[in-house]
Amino acid sequence: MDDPAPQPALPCICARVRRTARRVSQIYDRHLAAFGLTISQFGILGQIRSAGSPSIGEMAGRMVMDPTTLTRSLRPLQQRGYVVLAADSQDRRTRRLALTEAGLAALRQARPGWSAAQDEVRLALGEEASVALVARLDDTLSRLSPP
Amino acid sequence: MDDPAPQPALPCICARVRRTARRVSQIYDRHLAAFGLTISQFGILGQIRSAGSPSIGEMAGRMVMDPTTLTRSLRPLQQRGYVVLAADSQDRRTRRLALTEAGLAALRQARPGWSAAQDEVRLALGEEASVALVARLDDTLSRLSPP
DNA sequence: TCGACATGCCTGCATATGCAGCTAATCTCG
DNA sequence: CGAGATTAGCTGCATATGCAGGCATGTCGA
Repeated sequence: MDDPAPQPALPCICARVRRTARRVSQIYDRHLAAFGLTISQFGILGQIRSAGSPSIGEMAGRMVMDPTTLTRSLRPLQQRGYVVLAADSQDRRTRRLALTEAGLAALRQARPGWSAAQDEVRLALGEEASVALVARLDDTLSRLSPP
Repeated sequence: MDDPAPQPALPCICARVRRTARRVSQIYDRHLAAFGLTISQFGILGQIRSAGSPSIGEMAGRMVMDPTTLTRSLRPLQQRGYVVLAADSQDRRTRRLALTEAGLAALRQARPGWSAAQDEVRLALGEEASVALVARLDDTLSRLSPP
């Protein structure tokens, strides 16, 4: 509709990002479904591995998500024995995450699914646009860092 | 970790898009909370208005979301009396959406919240980057259109 | 030492997301 | 007209998302 803002009209940035996230997530989820993981779960497992033994808060910060969201997302992964939480010996408030052998195996087995999804998107976008998209998103995120 | 793919390493596109969507959504939700709407709800109301009396399926297509997601997202808006669904007179399978007066009023009242969020993001990114981001996302979405 | 504040995580609540599978309505074609 | 295919939407299930508020732990100054 009308746009009384002082600047020229610009469509809702949030709607664009969310729509794109939905579409892209659907592609990854479809490829990962055969391995029993969502892209969210695959990402969590990968982050735990690459981060060592992060706390809930550290992980949430890395993944730009609310700690409560991460807490709940971990539940199905714990139930399947992919992830364990243990209180930190120095600070008993902190709970540190760790991958189990089963979690590491699930991550490795699902990697072809992730690759297939990533390739599908890269093929559809083209290499140049793929790189440009990632760069643009990284730049956006860094400029929207928490105040 | 290692990247055995034939192409050069590229981080997970999906993770980037999702993180950005979370961060951006948080900003919009924070500004809209005072008006009792989420950015999702604000977007739905806006789409209904600009689309006339769309069906569930048409709306879902526009918003790049699953029809079932839209069905459930409409529930709280119906309960508050912002939206009504009525069977199409031509095809009784189809249910058409319409804004009520209350829904239109809520949308209008919440617009300053949306503008504040949009301005916050535009200011943080800068005009050039904002326009480039939207263009990049639009391009991405169009290339990932359903097969 | 102990009270005030800060920190890390959790639960309760509400909404968001989509797949599988279902029902109802419509369409197609013999 | 009637059987089968198609279409539109819904419910059950499971996960994803984050805010408010609470509990336990830790820190620091009086």
